[in-house]
Formats: sequence, structure tokens, C-alpha cells
Amino acid sequence: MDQHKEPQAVRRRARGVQRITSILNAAETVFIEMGYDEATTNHIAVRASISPGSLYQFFANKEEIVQALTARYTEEMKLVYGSVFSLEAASLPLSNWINQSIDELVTFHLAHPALLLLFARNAPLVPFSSSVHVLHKEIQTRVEAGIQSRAPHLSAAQRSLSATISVHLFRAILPLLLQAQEAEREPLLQELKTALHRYLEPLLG
Amino acid sequence: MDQHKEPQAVRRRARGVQRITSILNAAETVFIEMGYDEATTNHIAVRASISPGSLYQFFANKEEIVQALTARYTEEMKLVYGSVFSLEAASLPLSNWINQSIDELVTFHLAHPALLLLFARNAPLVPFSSSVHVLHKEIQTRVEAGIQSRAPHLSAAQRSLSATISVHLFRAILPLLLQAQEAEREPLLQELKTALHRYLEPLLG
Amino acid sequence: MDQHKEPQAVRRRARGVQRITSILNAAETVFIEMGYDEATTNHIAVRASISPGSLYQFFANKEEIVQALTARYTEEMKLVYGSVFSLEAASLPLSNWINQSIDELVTFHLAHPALLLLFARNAPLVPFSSSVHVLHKEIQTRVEAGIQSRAPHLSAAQRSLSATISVHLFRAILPLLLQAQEAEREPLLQELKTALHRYLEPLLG
Amino acid sequence: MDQHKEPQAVRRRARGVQRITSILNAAETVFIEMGYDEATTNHIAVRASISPGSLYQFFANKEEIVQALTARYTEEMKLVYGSVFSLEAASLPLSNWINQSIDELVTFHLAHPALLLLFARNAPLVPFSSSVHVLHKEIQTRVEAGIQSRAPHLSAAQRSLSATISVHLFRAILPLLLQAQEAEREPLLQELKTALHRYLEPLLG
DNA sequence: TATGAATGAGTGTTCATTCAT
DNA sequence: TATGAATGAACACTCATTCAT
Repeated sequence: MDQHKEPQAVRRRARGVQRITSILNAAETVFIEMGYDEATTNHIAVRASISPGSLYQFFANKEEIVQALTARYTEEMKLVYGSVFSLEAASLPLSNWINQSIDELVTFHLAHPALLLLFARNAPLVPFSSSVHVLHKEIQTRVEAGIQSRAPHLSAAQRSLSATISVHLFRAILPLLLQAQEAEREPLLQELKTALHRYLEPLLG
Repeated sequence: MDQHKEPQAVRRRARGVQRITSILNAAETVFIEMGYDEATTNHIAVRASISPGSLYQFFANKEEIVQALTARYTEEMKLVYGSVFSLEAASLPLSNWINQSIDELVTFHLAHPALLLLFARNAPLVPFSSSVHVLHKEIQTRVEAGIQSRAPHLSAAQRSLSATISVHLFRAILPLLLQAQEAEREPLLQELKTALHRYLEPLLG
Repeated sequence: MDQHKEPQAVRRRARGVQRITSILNAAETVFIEMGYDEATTNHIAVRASISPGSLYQFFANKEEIVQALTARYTEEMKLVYGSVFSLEAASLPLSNWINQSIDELVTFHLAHPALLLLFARNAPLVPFSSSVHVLHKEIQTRVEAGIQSRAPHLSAAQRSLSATISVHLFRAILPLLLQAQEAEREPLLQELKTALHRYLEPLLG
Repeated sequence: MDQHKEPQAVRRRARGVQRITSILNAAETVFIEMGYDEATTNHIAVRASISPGSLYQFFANKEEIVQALTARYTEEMKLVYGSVFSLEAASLPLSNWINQSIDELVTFHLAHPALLLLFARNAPLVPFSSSVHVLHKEIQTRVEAGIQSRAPHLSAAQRSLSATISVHLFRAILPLLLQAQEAEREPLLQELKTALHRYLEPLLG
């Protein structure tokens, strides 16, 4: 009996993980389709093919869904970081670092358009709400690390400032990139890279 | 009798203007305090010390309040434009143009923090909603004009791109400036100016 | 001084009567245009070119307007009665009595379509609300008189019953007559007269 | 497990049907007690001992409640039609047809007084609003059929006219019947039958 | 007396959340 | 554990009526 219970629990948990995944997928879709405010928890439940009651078995409230979705994005994004930001990133020439980072981040957002929506959902006079903040901080940290490895002499304050400017410039242009027509995207992307390069070159070049 | 009626009407209209002003002020305050979604029309009415019915005598719905508030900001901001952007702006050295423009815009937003909130209230995958869009376009146009007067040889496309990057960089850093402590504000402000300068110098210098 | 006050009071009252008339006209128009429920007191005031406050100087509430309008209809209708129902009516052959009465009532309603609206506005399980009831009773009384003069031997109960049936049949067909196309009106009108004739003939013929 | 799920769903649906029934009953009661306009959806919800939210789970808006109530009346009334109007109706002597039809319809309305209220809820210069119109049309059609079977030679126009007069006469007297004292009801009912008989006899006799 | 801005209780409706089954 | 019917506080907005001017 004992030896049967564990697999059952595992199976249960596995089913739970599946459930959570499908709720998160549903939320993602619904958020994109109707925006955050219009998206009701029932919409999400219907999309996930579960009952509203079940949804609340996994998430205590609507906010927690957002948090979990953001957390998932953060996890997925770490794979992106892994390839460029962290290991090889330090040894890349500045241009390559910028270009590849931007390309990867844009690709990621293109694949996960709801993430932008979550960033926009903030209390407007606070930079970011807690859950999105973590993701933002993560990127900021990576950028700071990339700066430090290229310009170790920079003060922590200057490093932070430079990373802040860089990250926010990216985040400011991102919505334009995502909603731009195919043809308009490339020039804008180039200009973003140029701007970042001009800004960082005097510091890191 | 006749000569009394007109002043009365004037007085009435004056009171109407006052009322509108006080509703707009109330909305501004309430929006800042609780965000756009939480701010109910009744909250605004209470803050303006009027009844909900009175509020609807001046604004047909919640959206119109936002529109009127934005319009008011646009009007007020034109005074700022007047001093720097338009007349003398073309003859100013690049650094001065950037510094003064940024300073004035930041001062304006510091004085009207709700404006930022209105910018944030957009459908997140569309750049700006109609009423705020007008204000944004206005600034973009001024910046493009400033660029053109300094670099007439630039293509329209490049001009537009440069203005877009500049304006969005500013708008991205603005929330940080507004919520920064006194002490942190100045360095960030400087860095923003530096970034804009580095970006625009190769084009306009 | 004393001898001046009276004409002034008269003038005042005259103006008051005019005011009341114009409010009633406005109400009539507005009721027809938008129905009773949609017609707000402010709509009526605007149509009468007065302020809502002034309207309430003459009528304590919306209901009183309806009552006054009905009273006016009652007055006007008495002129119609006067010509046919009362004096000569008794000596008219049954057919003529029916035909002329119906014709006059239909003409009256055609000229005052709002009256129908007022009849319809009743609590549905009570035959008529007070003010309209008076008008209805008036007609019923006339019809009873017409019956009595033609069949004096009938019991009061039978007389009342016959008048009730007659009047209600008329009132039931009336809306159809008013909204019928020109071409459809005549046959329907004929059939109504026929029905009344068949009903009353055995009693009065 | 599978064999248990279905009964559960059935039970659920049964509860839903019960709920709808009880809402409709509540609406019926509230409409009678306070009239259609005064009857708020929350009043109805309270009367049905449910929350306003629950009410809206079954009916999208107030109008739908009315429509459902009318539909219910229409359904129930078809049972009445079944016995007299349709099958045997054609072979019944005129008097019997009239008497039985009237009796059944009056009995029905006596049992469902709110139906009258729904008939009264019309735009006053239009005969009937959509949902009630169906019910009215149904009756009109039956009457026309009854006329045709008795007088096949009549033109369609005359048939329609006769049915219209008959049905409207009934509908005109109905409110009086419903609110009459026990004692007054019978004579009035008799007189209505008499009137219909006198009207139809020359055509169908 | 006339005005019309002001009132505020009340409306139909929504939706995040709960809980009996 | 899953269900989905049920909840009820809250919302944007209306309009008959009042009252300071």
C-alpha cells in the first residue's frame, strides 16, 4: 500500500503541474485577446477547460495568476540569458553583445506577447509591481554584469545608472517593435541598437 | 434688468468653469491616489465635494474626464513648448536644447504626476489611446522639427526614427525620475541627458 | 395702487395660464415622440422653453402633468360630446348615433394621439388611473344616457353593462385605428361600427 | 463513476429549471405587486431568494425575464388551445365555441394575472411588443381558423377583420373581469359572450 | 417669480471569489 | 479534488426633484 501511495501522489502532483500550465496558457491567450482588465477569471477558466472553482484551487486570486505567469516568463527567459548574457557574454565585443541581446529579447517577446501586457499593468507611479519587478531586476542585473566585465573601473552607481538607461530604452522601444509591421521593424531595431551602442561605447569601448 | 442678466450668465459660466476645474483637480488627485481603475466616478465626485449627478452635468462619462484632463495637460504644456521648443530652440546648441527641453518636461510632469498615469492607461500593444496620443504626437513633432533645423539633410525616415528613439527614451526614464528620491533624481537626470546627447550628437552635431 | 394691483394679478395669472398651456403642449409632444417613460421632466421643460424649476412651480410632480393633460383632454372632449352625444343624440337613429359618435371620437384621438398613451399608462390590473378614469367615466355616462333614452325599460345594471361593453370595444380597436395605414383604417372603422350596431341593435332597435 | 455523472448533471439541470421557474414566479409576483417599471431586478432576486448575480446567470437582462415569462404563458396556454380551439372546435356550435373559449381564456388569465400586465407593457401606439405579440398572434390565428371552418366563403380580409374585432373585444373586457368582484364577474362574462355571439352570428351562423 | 445647477437615491448589471455537492 | 451555481459588493450612470440665487 505504502509503495503505491507515492506514485499516486507523484501522479497527482504531475496532474497539478499540467493543470497550472494549462491555466497559465489560457491566461496568456486571454490576456492577449482581450487585455488584462477585460479578461475575467471565468474567461480564463473556460479557456483552460476547467471550472472557476478549480482555478482557485491553484491560484488564490487573479493577481496570483499574473505572478505565476510572470514567474514562468522569468524561468523561460533564463534560458535566453544562459546562451548570451552569462557565459560567453563577457567575452563578446560590445556590438555583438548588444545585437545578440536585443535580438534574443525581441524574439522572446515576439513569442510571448503577453509579457509586455504584464509590464504595462503596473501602478503607474511605481516602476514595477512585485512579480514583474523580479524579471526586470534579473535583466538589469545581467546588464550590469555585462557592463562590469567590460568596464571594471566603473563605480557601482555609474554601472547601475548605465544599465538602467539601457534597459529602459529597450523597454521603451519594445512595444513599437512588437506592433510594427514586418517592414518597419528592422530599421527601428537597427536604430535601437545604434542608440544603445552610442550610449555604451564611451563607457565600455 | 437687461444689463444685469449678462453678468449673471457670465458668473454662472465662471462657476461652471470653476466646477470643471475642481472636478479635474479631484480626478487628478484620485487617479494618483488610487490609480485609474480604482478611481470611481463617485470617488471623484466626493473629492470634488459634489454629487455624482453634478459630475455628470459636466462630463458624459468617465472617459470624458480623462480626455478633458489630458486636454488640460496639453494646453498647459504648450506654454512649456513655447519657451524652448519653438522659437529659440532652433538656434540653441544641441546640449542646451536637450538640457532645457528635458528640464522643462520633467518639471511639468513633477507638477502634474497624473499625466504619467494617463499615458500608462493604454491598450498595451497599441502605443497610445486617442486623447493622450495627441499630446504625444505634439512632442514628437517638436522634436522632429528641432532635429530638422539642425540636420536638414537627414531623410524624413531617419528624422522620424531619431525623434521616436529620443522621445521614448525620455518617456521610459520619466517614471523613475518622478518616483526617485530627491538625491537620486539629479544623477539620473544627468545620465538621461548624456544618453540623449550621445545618441543625437553624431546626427546633429 | 390698489387699482393697479388687480390687473397686474390678472396679467400674472394670464401668464401663468399660458405657461401651463405651453408645458402641457410640450408634454403632449414629448410623450408622443418618446413615450411616457422616456419622457423626462427636463425634456418637457426644454420643449416648453422653461427651466425645470419653473415647471415645478406649476406642477408638483410628473404625475400632475399627466393629470392636467388628461383634464385638458376631458375639457376639449366635452365640446365633442356637446354637439352629438347630448342634445340631438337622443333623437338620432341608432346607426347615426353610433357612426357619428365613433367618427367624432376617432377624429379627436387622431388629433390628440397622446391621449391614447395616457390611457395605456395605467396600472394594468386596475381599469384606469384616477385622472384618466374621469374622462373614461364621462364617456361611459354619455353612452349610458344614449342607451337610456333609446331603451328606458332597461335595468340600470343592463344599461351599465351595455355601455361598458361598447366603450371598451371602442377603446380596444382605437389603437389599431390610430396606427393603421390610411387604406386599412376605413374597413376597420366600418367593422367596428358594424360590431357595435349588432351588439346594440337587439337592445335599442 | 460514469454512471453517476449523468444523474448529477440531470440533477443540476433540474435545479436550473427549478431556479428559472422560481425566478419567473418571483417576477410574476413582483410585477403584479408593483408593476413592471417599479419591479427592479433586485426586487425579483430578493423575492426568488437568490442574489442578483444568480438571476443574471439565467437571464441576461430584465427584458429576457419578461420574454421567458411570456414564453411560459404561451406554452401553458397551448394546453388550453388544445382542448377547445383546435380539434373539436370546428365542429362545435358557435355558442359553445364562444362560451368555452372565453371560459378557458378567462380561467387562464385568472390563474396568471401578470400576463395582462405584460400585454399592457407595450409601446402605446404600436399594438404589441415582440414577445407578447407572438402569443397574441397565436390566438388571432386560432380564431381565424375557427371562423374559416364555419364560414369558408368569407374573404381572408373579412376573416382577419372579424377575428381582430373578436380578440380585441375579449382583451378589452378581460381587465374588468379580472378585477371584478366575484358577483360582478358572471354578468359581465355573460355580456361579453353575448356581444361576441351577436357580432359573429350573422357571419358564422 | 424664474432659473438651472445641484442633488442623491436608485438602476441594471458585472465578476472575483466561495462553497455545497 | 473538481465542479459550477451562487454570491453580493461595487460600478457607471440617470432623473425627478430641490433650492440658492
